[in-house]
Amino acid sequence: MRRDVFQAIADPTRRAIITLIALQAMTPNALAAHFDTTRQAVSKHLKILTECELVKQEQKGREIYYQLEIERMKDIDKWLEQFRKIWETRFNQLDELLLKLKTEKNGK
Amino acid sequence: MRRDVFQAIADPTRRAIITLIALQAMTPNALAAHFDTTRQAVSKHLKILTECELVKQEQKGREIYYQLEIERMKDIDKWLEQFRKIWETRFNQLDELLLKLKTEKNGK
DNA sequence: TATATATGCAACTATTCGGTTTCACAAGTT
DNA sequence: AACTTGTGAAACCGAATAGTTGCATATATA
Repeated sequence: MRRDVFQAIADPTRRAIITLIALQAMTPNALAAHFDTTRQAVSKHLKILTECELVKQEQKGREIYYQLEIERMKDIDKWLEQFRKIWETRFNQLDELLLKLKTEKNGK
Repeated sequence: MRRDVFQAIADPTRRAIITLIALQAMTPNALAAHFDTTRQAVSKHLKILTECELVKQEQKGREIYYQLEIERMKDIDKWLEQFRKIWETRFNQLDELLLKLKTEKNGK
């Protein structure tokens, strides 16, 4: 049962949870109110998110507040980096091409 | 059988395929050589990647070259944007805090 | 033409996934 | 002490997932 961040964000409900708790911590009950599923289902999602350390919890009385561990999101960003490099390079190449065309036109 | 980019990159083999074909197109056979699975399994991954338009194919004789449709990767980047904002804000807040501490020290 | 190569698709299988219902337990409230 | 509330865990279920083997088809090569 190896958990990783990419598998965690594959599910749309989990992505929604992540967005909800990104700015402020929330309890499972409060979260469940946002979805068309049971609290238990949300609890299972939170467990998965906890397993890959995307989420941290803080107990307050009998309530447990879950919040996003935003540092983990950088792992995704880091993976994306290699592709960002590619699309930025291509963008620059396009830019140079346009500049070249412009220069040629002016030279004529 | 709803396909989306996040589900596509959930599988580690598919992520590896994506990286391999990001810079140059490759055939299923050539790809399969990189993994410990059958060519047919790779073919299935390519089908999934094609279904969510992460990959484009070009036929050359009896070979089919697959290449990454890098534009689609920006969808992930776009989703990450909201979190990038958060972690940059926090970074700036830390920055301001340090600046404030420094100023206070100098003022003393 | 006969053969080898590159590929996709169908059928099958074991495992995982996302959900539900039921239960147990701890912490507040009456 | 009795009750309510917030939670996690277990057992179960149908669907999806990732893989396999076997087959069909198209293109190149002898």
